[in-house]
Amino acid sequence: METTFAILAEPSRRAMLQLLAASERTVGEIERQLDLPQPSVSKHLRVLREAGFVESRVDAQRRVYRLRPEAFMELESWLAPFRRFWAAHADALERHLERMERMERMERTPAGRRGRKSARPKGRTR
Amino acid sequence: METTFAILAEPSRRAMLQLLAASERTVGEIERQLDLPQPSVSKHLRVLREAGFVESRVDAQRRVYRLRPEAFMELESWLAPFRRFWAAHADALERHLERMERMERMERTPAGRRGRKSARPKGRTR
DNA sequence: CAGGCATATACTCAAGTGGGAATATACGAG
DNA sequence: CTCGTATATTCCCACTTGAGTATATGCCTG
Repeated sequence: METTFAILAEPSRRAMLQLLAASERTVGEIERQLDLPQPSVSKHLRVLREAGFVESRVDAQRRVYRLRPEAFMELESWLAPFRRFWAAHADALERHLERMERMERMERTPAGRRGRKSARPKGRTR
Repeated sequence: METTFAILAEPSRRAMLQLLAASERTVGEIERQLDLPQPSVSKHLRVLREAGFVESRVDAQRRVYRLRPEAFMELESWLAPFRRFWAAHADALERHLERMERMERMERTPAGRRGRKSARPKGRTR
């Protein structure tokens, strides 16, 4: 596992993050609240920790885990370009620019293509 | 594969979405621009399509793929609760509320625990 | 110092999944 | 009808990863 998204692909891990979003928690608390085997919790926490989503503080024999907002920034910034999308969805200007971009791309398109245009009903098809 | 996050865990799929964020594209265009084998492109597009991230329109033998903003909403809404976090990070009130929440939780905590109290400035992680 | 709790790690195993190659299907052109 | 192009699908394999079980480590209490 590596990327931010791969890490969040795990349902248990997402659940843990949501728990921690409310407040910091010890491993045992997470274990009970999510009803997961303790080794699982530790393992997932390790992944989250190494990815920078959480950090842990030692309190005697317990480890108190807490959220680290920074890691979420990556998600946020990845999502940003798409946000422009559902905002200006029915925007005519958008459509126009998009069309321009597409035509421009077709200009420098590879070899023997081009000429797919219109005029569908020519001879008999099927 | 199932969940939104699992789908975005794939680098190629994210790349494809970013391409489509700029404008709609045919399979062949994606294939060339990302330099991926055609079967891979089709397979990933299928996953994205079935998950509602994209939709396809038929243009003769080509399929033109286009983004579908709705699917991103889920991401957006999952991320929302955490946004409150990096916004009010150094906020004292937050800290206070958090502490209260934690103490309250300790009240109704299971059996033989309790009695971890004072300042124990121990180690950190990371 | 012994015993117990809280957490982490090691190991094995089965399942999901991406990649590659080959092939199938759909359509348009001559 | 036949060929070439565009895309989808199938099959197989290697690899990653989460679950489960057992065990190790650290720290507190009596």
